[in-house]
Amino acid sequence: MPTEPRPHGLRAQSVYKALRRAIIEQALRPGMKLPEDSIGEQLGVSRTLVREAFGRLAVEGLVELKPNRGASVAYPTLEEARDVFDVRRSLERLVAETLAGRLTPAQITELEHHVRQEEAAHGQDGPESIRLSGDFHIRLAEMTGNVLLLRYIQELSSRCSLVLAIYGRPHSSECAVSEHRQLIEALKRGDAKQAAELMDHHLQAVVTRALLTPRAERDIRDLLAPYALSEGLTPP
Amino acid sequence: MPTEPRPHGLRAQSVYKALRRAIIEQALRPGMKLPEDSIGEQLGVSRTLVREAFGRLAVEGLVELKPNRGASVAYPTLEEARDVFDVRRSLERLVAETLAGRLTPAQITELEHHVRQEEAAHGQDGPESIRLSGDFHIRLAEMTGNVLLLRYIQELSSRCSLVLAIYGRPHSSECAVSEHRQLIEALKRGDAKQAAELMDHHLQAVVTRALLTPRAERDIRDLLAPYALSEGLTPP
DNA sequence: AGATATCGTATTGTATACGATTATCGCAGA
DNA sequence: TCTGCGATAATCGTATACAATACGATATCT
Repeated sequence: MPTEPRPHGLRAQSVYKALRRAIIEQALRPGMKLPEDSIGEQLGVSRTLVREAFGRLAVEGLVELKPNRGASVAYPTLEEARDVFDVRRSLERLVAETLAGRLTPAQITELEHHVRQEEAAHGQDGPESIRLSGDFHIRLAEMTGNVLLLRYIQELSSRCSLVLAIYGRPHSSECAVSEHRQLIEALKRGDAKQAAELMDHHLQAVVTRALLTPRAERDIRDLLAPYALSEGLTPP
Repeated sequence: MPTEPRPHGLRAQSVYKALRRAIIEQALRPGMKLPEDSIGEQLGVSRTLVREAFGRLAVEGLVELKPNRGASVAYPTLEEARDVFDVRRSLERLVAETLAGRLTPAQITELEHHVRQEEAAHGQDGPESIRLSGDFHIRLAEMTGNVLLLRYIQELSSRCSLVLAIYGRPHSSECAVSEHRQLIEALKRGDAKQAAELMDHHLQAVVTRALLTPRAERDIRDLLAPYALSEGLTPP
């Protein structure tokens, strides 16, 4: 059962999905302005639908809406980034606990297949590699059967993409495949505690690998950004 | 810092908040149809704004949107109810862990004050008593400083209101004050593990107290609902 | 020259209009 | 009486129109 389709009409749904993908795949970079007119023109729909999509995306934290000043791709602060990862760790832990010892053979097969794909795509890091390692977590969430949990994980995953687009190092493949393997083993064994711990450390590792170490020059921008903004300057 | 105001304009925001409150306080009961025209008329705005509000409320799970068939107040199934409580327990656990040993004296004072209020309102169960015991959890979430966590807890809290409106026994005061007291004590001691456990059991208790025991006749409807729906019938 | 006021333009906020889809009701026929 | 069908009404999906606001440029004053 897929996550419920949110926007009202079918066409509105399309706009929503298009924008969502564009943001996640960084065609629209964080902070970029999103004028209703041009977007609608580009997509061949009226402002009405664009606005509707903006609303959804705003709730999901992918765009920011400032009254009378329009929408822009969200530019999460480092604090918000931390918040996202904290919440995500908590929920992914729930995923692991829920799944431990409850995976069907078919599901195990699928997960192992997925990991093999990740391994194959390890060297090349087009958008493919990134997407795959994200997908692994989405799949796990799906398997819990908890639709709400799935929705939250998806949302958090999207936001993580944003965060990495801003603060991440360029070619970090985000998830270590070996950690995924270990996790699957723990889930198979039904060791809930171990699985939860592995998941926790795994996500912690993702943060340090992708985010914390190499932010030398970025850091300057990020630390400076608040001051720039408070002076009315607009950092690129 | 309040949770970011979501809808586009100021007026749209008002509509959103009005509907949200109406649903949470059960002026609009679960399953009730929400025609855009009449709602807009009632609130003195056009369908445009009503639709915008619906969009937000749908993402938060308070209304359901069926294409070409309009909006209605969400009527969560028992499964979805379980999902909500599972996720909530996980996140409230995070709240407890985050807060343990980190509460300022002022915050402790505020929480204790809050609990005293709950005690005072214990006998009478107007909307006041219900709201208070929900507020306690919101306050805790606020104190974490994690804005995203706060938003999620608020959302989950709202959905819990819906669930209780459907499946809850009429006059359950939802939260036991004594459990709130114990939790505060653990937080003061900085005993994260204990606090998390207390929170977990507390929420578990809420479920059993308010939800599981007295569902005799309701049960029938709930068990039958899937079959009814799968045949295209719409239970009232 | 510098600061301030004013106007113009671009963009957003909201309402309305119109075609498309779905629900409701009455009626004919079994 | 019950079922099937068509017309009408109600409601939704989307586009457009108009009003309100914000930003930038020019002009004016000191």
